[in-house]
Amino acid sequence: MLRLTKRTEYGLIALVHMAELAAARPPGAEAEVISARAIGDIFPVPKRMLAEALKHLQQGGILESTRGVRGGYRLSRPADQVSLGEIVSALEGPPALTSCAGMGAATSEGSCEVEPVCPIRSPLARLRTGIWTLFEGVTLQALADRSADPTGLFSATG
Amino acid sequence: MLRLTKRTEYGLIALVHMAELAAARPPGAEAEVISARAIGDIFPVPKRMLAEALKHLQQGGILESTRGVRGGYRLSRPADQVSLGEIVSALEGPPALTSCAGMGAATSEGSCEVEPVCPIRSPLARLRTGIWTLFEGVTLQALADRSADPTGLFSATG
DNA sequence: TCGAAACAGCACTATTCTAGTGCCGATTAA
DNA sequence: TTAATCGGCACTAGAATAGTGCTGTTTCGA
Repeated sequence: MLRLTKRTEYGLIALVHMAELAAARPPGAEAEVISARAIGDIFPVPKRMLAEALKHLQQGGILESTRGVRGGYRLSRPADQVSLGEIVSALEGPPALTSCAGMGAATSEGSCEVEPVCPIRSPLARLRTGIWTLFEGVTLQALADRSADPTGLFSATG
Repeated sequence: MLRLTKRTEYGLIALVHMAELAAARPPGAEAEVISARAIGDIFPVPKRMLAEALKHLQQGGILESTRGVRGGYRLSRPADQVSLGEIVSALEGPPALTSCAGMGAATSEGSCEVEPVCPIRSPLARLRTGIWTLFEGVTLQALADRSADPTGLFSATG
């Protein structure tokens, strides 16, 4: 039901935490790495799952990893240059909304039987784009700023 | 991964079909009912699942049902007065986005361990509202109008 | 009155997805 | 050399999804 996975949830928690750490640092200071263990000690989440999420974020280019004893992760870019779309995409792959209406315009495999006469392919594809646009417009910075409206949809009224 | 269920997919197909039938009728004419079997004959979807979806839509007040031999379903309201939010809500319940950040502000049960220190509860709740606002803004009429942009996000530019 | 068409409700199975865990290897600072 | 840490593979258990079966109820029409 339009739900994010736990892995995404844990990844977001870690990212927001890193963004908050970054916000507390003096400007220009290099971001120190933080280990998966350290994050897991702060938040009561399964450490193993958290590590899984962090790994995906590293593979998605959102985090940089350092191995070895004093190793860990840090943001590869400032928080205001990381979109929620990127994050979700890294953690659970590009969104589909339906099985047939993926990112690619054409059906890759002969998966959908309805496709030749499907009346909702095109509308749902555009809807997916709309949701994705919403996600792309939300930055990690906005997520970390707890008092603000991350979507920007309601900022006009207050 | 932010995916709609098949049941929702089938329900949407049926609804869009009904909306297209309605659009082809002379204005003011009463909508005739169409049976689940008839819809299933048009689109190659599992008839049983389709019937399930239609039943949910009836329970959600979006469709009216008539039983008996010449029975079937029809829209209980004009297509431009039915929102996608209603439809999805009827077919798969209110959206949650995460397990803890449901519609209700407070956690109903002691479900989420992270909640006391969770840095993403509030941002995700607002994000969910944003998605829902998007869904509420899309009408069945807009979905049935294949050439148009159902979200309205891109209509300004053309 | 009877039968067929159609909705309504319950229960069941199989498959897929999700959540979580275990283990071992590679890397690196101390 | 040791311990901390990331990295990758595989595995289990539980939940959700997809789909089917069966029976009951309503209603039209012969």
